[in-house]
Amino acid sequence: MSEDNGSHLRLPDHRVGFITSADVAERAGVSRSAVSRTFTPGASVSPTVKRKVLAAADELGYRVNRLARGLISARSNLVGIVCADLETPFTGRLLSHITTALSQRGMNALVIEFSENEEDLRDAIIRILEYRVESIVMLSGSPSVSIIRECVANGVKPILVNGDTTVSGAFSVVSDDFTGAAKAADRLVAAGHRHLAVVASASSTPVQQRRTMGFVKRAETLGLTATITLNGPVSYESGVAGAHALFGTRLDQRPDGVFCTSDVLAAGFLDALRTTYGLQVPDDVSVIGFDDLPQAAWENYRLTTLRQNPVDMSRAILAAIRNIDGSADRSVVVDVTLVDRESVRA
Amino acid sequence: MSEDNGSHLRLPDHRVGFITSADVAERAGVSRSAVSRTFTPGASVSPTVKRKVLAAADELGYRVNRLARGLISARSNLVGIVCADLETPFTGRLLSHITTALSQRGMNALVIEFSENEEDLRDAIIRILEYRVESIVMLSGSPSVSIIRECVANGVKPILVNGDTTVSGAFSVVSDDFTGAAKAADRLVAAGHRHLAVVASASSTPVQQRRTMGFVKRAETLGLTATITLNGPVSYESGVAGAHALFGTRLDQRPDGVFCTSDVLAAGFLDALRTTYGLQVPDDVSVIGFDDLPQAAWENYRLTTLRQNPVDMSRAILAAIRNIDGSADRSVVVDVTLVDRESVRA
DNA sequence: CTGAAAGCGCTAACAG
DNA sequence: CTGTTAGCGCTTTCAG
Repeated sequence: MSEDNGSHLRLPDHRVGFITSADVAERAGVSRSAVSRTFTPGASVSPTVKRKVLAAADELGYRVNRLARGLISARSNLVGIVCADLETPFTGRLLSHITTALSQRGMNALVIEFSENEEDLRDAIIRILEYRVESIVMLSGSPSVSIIRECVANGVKPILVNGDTTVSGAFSVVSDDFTGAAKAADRLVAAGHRHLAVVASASSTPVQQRRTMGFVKRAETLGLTATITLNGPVSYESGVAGAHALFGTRLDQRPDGVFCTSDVLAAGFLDALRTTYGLQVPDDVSVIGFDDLPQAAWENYRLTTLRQNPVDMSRAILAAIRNIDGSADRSVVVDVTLVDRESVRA
Repeated sequence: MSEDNGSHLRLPDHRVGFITSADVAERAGVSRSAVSRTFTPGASVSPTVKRKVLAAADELGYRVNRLARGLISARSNLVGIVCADLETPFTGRLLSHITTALSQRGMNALVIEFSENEEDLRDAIIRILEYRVESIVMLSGSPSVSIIRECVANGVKPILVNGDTTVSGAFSVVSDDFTGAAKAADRLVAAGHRHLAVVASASSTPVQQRRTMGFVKRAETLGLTATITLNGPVSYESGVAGAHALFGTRLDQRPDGVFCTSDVLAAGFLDALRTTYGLQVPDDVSVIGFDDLPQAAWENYRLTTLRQNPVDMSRAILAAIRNIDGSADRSVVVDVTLVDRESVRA
């Protein structure tokens, strides 16, 4: 509140920088321990001392140094988050939810991005480890076993988000891609479609695989076969490519019910269908996406899609962080819900 | 490389956790200083000692504790990044570039999100300050003078990105919104449009204001008047609302050249134009957006827009971070380029 | 409830 | 080039 009006009561010698607990202690006429206790939730300090300390701290503009606190308590209150593709819509959203949730619990996110190759991931992890993070959340990439071991050796059990669920030594939080994709198949079949196809990315990430297989398997149990087309990264352009792959050739083999493993793919796919092939959605072809990105709700797409639930996911991630000492592997599968819009025939 | 095969040479008593430099020193048969020097770039160690230390460190899985290092050197190598809207496409992209650039310089990003109110921002800043960050980058929100003073008092000069350029006490990195918007006006007028309008968000952020005014002023100097419509937050829906505001009423007052202060706005605007009013772009109306989000390039929009350059921006931000001791305020304005697609009449 | 003292893991200043 | 000696700012026994 009060202005720091130059009356610095002896700043430590030549230093200009931060105010320390010693400064506050001196000003308040108490010991450093008293200051420490005042700022340690649940410590026992008399109201009188507390008040004096708080006043002095306020006047001086004192701020606990978390680095020092972390040094002694071995709790940095830092959580490392590594991801390869911050720009990816869903990753951004998830990160947003996680940082907010972390904040509410007094923790902070140390975010590192890496460029999707093993060596880079390793560097990122190591740097994060140097800050003695409480845990590491991997929002993308499939860390090798050696990297996971490295984390564990350093006392932090990694949390894999939408990663490979079969890896052991790590917590795992995933959306229920498999069931979600199956729902897509059901929906398409219920709408009367028999010529099924899936447009997926060629980057065979665990997510892509689960979604693709979830759809195909379900189609199989319904006695149907689904054509699969794999194109580039998860991008709009790959969706366009998927349309060409499926509709560019023999007219008699065209599918009428298509599942795209991501909304971005679906957007490209849909646009190409209209622009290049003059096809209407859902009149000529029904399309279902995955993720429920903001764009799925846009007028131009009105895409029926499977919604990943970032709120539940971040909740699960935070639960994993708190529970980090639980020695057993733990795997949380978060439900995915079908949101009906207008890209599937009624 | 080597497996940690249980031959721990005396781990500090009862502790199970991290390996310390003392452990390494003992194992390598040297002093702790030697270990420290080995891991300090540019320190003088003999190759022999270095090799021994490295070997021991590797066997033990030693990792420098940055918390402790930061404590003494007063350099945490941490940069705080606060933002309100990680989900916003451009913010995500910018964050991505910044974290990557930071990484390359051995620094790390402490990311905090806040919910756009003053009190929240303040809390975020304070938490970040507790980690003794080297500087604070504000990707959104317009911090009050008191908050900036708070930062400065704690020895970190904040870097405002796309914020209010008139605020003093902070570095400023902004896209050249004003000139960009003027370019939009020029482009529209060159295409023969005389009935100009701008669709902006009602959230009167500095960015929105600069873009709106840049367009209006330029129109004025060209002897034209531009209608302004302000609608909600920067969102797709607000773009739709903008279309209704402009085209829902008197037919004789409809603009034929519209500038949307963001691509998201433009997307909604454009879709509504087609869907609700049966208008063609650019045949009936020309539209220009801002930001050059990925969606602007999508088939369905092919939006002519002003590109914000995240690479140059992050470069400027990093320069500001390094130069943090330069006492004078500094303001960097990053160029914005018009990218021509097909939403403006030829 | 409070202060004194010890020490978290590291680096830096100082002799050798 | 190397080891010894002091702390960085904080928390935490341990006495009182």
